[in-house]
Amino acid sequence: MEKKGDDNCIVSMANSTFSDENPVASNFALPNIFDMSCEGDYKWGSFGFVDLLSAHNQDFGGGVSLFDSLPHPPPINLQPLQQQQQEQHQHKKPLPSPASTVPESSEVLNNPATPNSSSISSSSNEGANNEDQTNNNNKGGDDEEQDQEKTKKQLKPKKKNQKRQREPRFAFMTKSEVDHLDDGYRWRKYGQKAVKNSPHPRSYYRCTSAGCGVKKRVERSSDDQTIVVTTYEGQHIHPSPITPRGNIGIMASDSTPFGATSASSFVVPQPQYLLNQHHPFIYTSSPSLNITSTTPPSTFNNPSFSRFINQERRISTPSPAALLRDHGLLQDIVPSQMRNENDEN
DNA sequence: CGCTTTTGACCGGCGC
DNA sequence: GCGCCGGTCAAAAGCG
Repeated sequence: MEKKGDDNCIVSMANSTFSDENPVASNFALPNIFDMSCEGDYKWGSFGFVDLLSAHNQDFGGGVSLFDSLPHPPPINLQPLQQQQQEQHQHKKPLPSPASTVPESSEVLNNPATPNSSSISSSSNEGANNEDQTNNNNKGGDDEEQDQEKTKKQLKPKKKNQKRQREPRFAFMTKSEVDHLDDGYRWRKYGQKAVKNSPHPRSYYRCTSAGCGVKKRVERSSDDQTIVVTTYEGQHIHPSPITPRGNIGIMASDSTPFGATSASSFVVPQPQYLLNQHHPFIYTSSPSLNITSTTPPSTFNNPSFSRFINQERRISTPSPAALLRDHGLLQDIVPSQMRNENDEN
């Protein structure tokens, strides 16, 4: 089954040598990490990251999270983009024209959480919380049907003619023995599904904080069982219950409870506005961490993500080829075309 | 006892 | 319309 709309324009990872003395600078200077194309004929050529480095490196030395220093996406630009993506999504047919620069993709390309200015924040979180109640109230159950209803799972009827809105998502891969990584937030597992072509199930987690609809999916690569693909959806509306924001991030502190080793690589979806601006982000916080990020910078303001990275940065870097062979969630992240190209190489 | 995990069933989206 | 699949629900079980 062809994956619908989760494709994204990423992914390659940098395996580079780093300098312990100046990890940030050395890592941000990585050239030519991306060399791939996306659906919609959007080409990613070779990028130099010196500009990025010069723009943000200044902030990395003061105990501030790397991600805190990143620019925020211009929301005004997101609106038309998201509408465009929505329209394409609703038409279901991918645009055949190569002239389109908008990949069919996109949830991962980060549909903003707020399609309309009137539906902002957690209240619009795809009904994971409040909407459940209202929908249940709208059920209007007949008594005679209630017995049958009870035999079934009383699931919420989703509003028809209302496309489910996805939160912006970002994913990254880590090499870890631990499936569910402690990122500073409390998560409750609400589901687990077998992944096609993979012996490893996919787990679904939800943030336990009231009103916070952030979700997280965790699965392992089918080919490399040591690789964990973690996908976050949404943004927390509260600070990390474990670590206050500002003292976390990917600075050199080494408080992770996990005894991982070596480096870790993260592959994060590329938002369209970044694609259009030809500003891919490659974040590397330490000599051992490569973050190949294509996610909106706002994502990296997420303490959860920062903490996660801080925690995982000692994990060894898997080969890009191995990562790209994944058949599970990776399909959400990497366009099939891209995967094929990668396999051929 | 309260919270979390497990797990089978269900729903909606999508391709054919 | 049908079937597959991803995502979610919620009761039951597990755990501290």
